Amino acid sequence: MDVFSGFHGHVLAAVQQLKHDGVVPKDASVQGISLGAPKDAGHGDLATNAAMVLAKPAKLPPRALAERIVPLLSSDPFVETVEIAGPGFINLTLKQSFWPSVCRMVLEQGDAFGRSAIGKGDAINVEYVSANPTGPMHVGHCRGAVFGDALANLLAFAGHEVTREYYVNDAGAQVDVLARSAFLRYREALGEDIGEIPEGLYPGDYLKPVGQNLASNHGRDLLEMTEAEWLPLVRSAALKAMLGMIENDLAQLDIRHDVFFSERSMIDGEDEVAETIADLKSKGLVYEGRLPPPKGKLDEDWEDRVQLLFRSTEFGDDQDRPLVKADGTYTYFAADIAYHYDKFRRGFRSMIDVWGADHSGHIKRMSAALQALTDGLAQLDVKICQLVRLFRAGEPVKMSKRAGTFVTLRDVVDEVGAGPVRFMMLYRKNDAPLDFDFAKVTEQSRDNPVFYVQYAHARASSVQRNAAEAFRHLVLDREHLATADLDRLEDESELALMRRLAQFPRLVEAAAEAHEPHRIAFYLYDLAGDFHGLWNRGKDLPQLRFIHQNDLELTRARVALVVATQQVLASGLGILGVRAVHELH
RNA sequence: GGUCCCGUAGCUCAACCGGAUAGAGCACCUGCCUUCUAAGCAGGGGGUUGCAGGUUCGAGUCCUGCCGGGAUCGCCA
Repeated sequence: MDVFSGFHGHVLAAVQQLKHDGVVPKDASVQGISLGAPKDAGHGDLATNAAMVLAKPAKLPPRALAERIVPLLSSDPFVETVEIAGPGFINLTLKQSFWPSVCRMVLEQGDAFGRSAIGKGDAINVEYVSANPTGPMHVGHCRGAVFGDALANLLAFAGHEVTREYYVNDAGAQVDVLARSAFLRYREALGEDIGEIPEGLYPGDYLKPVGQNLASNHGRDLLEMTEAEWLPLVRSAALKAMLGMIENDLAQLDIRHDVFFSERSMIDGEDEVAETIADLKSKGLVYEGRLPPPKGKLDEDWEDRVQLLFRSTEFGDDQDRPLVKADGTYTYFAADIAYHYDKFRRGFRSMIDVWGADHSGHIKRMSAALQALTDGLAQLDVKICQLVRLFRAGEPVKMSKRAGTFVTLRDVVDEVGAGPVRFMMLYRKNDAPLDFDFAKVTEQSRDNPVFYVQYAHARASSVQRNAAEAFRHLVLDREHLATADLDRLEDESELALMRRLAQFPRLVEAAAEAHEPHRIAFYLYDLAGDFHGLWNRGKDLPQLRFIHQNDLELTRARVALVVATQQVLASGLGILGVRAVHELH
């Protein structure tokens, strides 16, 4: 619930009145009319562009039209002044008494403050991580994992019914490689000297326990079988172990999925992929044809052949895309189409995929295929997370899978903690590259936003502890503090803080609609800044301190503001999936 | 060569479906510790938003073309 929605309603009502009076044509669109806090506080508390948007249809200069709107807005009991400024903005300055009412609203609503109904309970599917189940999560998976999880939180906070999903690529060639690698460890567990792991197999030690399990469950039986016989057994055991490991890794970051969707499940039994391709074929979007060789890089293995192609060029792709590989199995793309179609048939009209930058080329064709299959009923938004570059005290961290020097997700979490990792991953737009410096993330200064925001939350706890000590009978419950005389909060720093709190609900909605959780992180940083600023003004001006030994009512009002601020900090951190702390060390 | 992403202060980055004088942090300069946590606060300098056009009341944001960086282009997923 946006605390300003009432004012927005008044603006629209004023426009309606002008339509009724014949000043504005009845069919003029009110779509572009916005009402929000201007960047510059000097322009008042709220500004609307209504006069500029309607100037053209009304055939009046913006400022002249504004003259007609102003008197209609002045009647609001919370509006102090209405002014016309610049090219035709209408600026509202609210009565000072409005802001304490926002603070009271935060206290009364608690963690419901800022929640929104814009999602209308619509089912939305967020697919993220979906790393190949062939080993532990490495640091490269971190960003997408955190981003997807925070986005899911944000959408839930904004009133969507969110399903968190992981697509398990358990049908491709790489899981057969996994099985062969595990089989080698099985032989090792039986006492055989396997020597160096051959090129092309997974060398990691994490497969040793899988081999040991196979040995204790099957003894030497698997050795008697042909590869065609043991491979499905070993593959399924290895997959189960890998997925367990991945779930554990994700749990380190407080990430849990609702659904693990198996690619293989689509082709076991009924072939869902074939059905999907048939559907596309019936729409005339699949044909047998040839592709030109890839440009830019020389490929020795290239051979021209006829293959089954999806007509993605009809949707703006630069090339049609193959659905079946040379060996007759489906391409990743074909399976992915079927998978998204499956989501649609499970009732999702809104889907979000979180992909790494290396998948960006697939967006257009995937959207195209889904659009074709669902006749445009399903919406897919693909969020691309750019690369994370690791640094240690300014020096890039070099990683090599082969040399075993790649940094796992667990390494990072162990070193800096889940909260800081999550916050830093979100303190950047998803489509911009991100530098992650271990030294900076663990540093405790304003330069480190994680610390800065956590510090504000901890400080709020500290103030409450001190207040409780100063006043034995002070009740710190939110409900009780909401009854404090909040009109005594009248210093400019206090008003600034309350204005910031008032922005939260609107910010949540904007971030949710844009699918941009990073906005929450930046907001929290600003909010923390306002709070630290107020706290420190108490150093120069003792009358601004939160606790006044001889004035219980003033203390209650100030502490109420502290608690309200802490509530919003906690809500925002909750969306980011970062645990709020009450003390820093 | 095609497609996608990025280009904003010396550095790292923001900027709410196009809004007013483009904002933070770091670094630099000036103040503030017998004080509710100075791990902080207040203030100052610093900009042709890569370049050139276009759309309109209004463009960092949308469109076109260039320049620069990254990703990607059947038999990995």
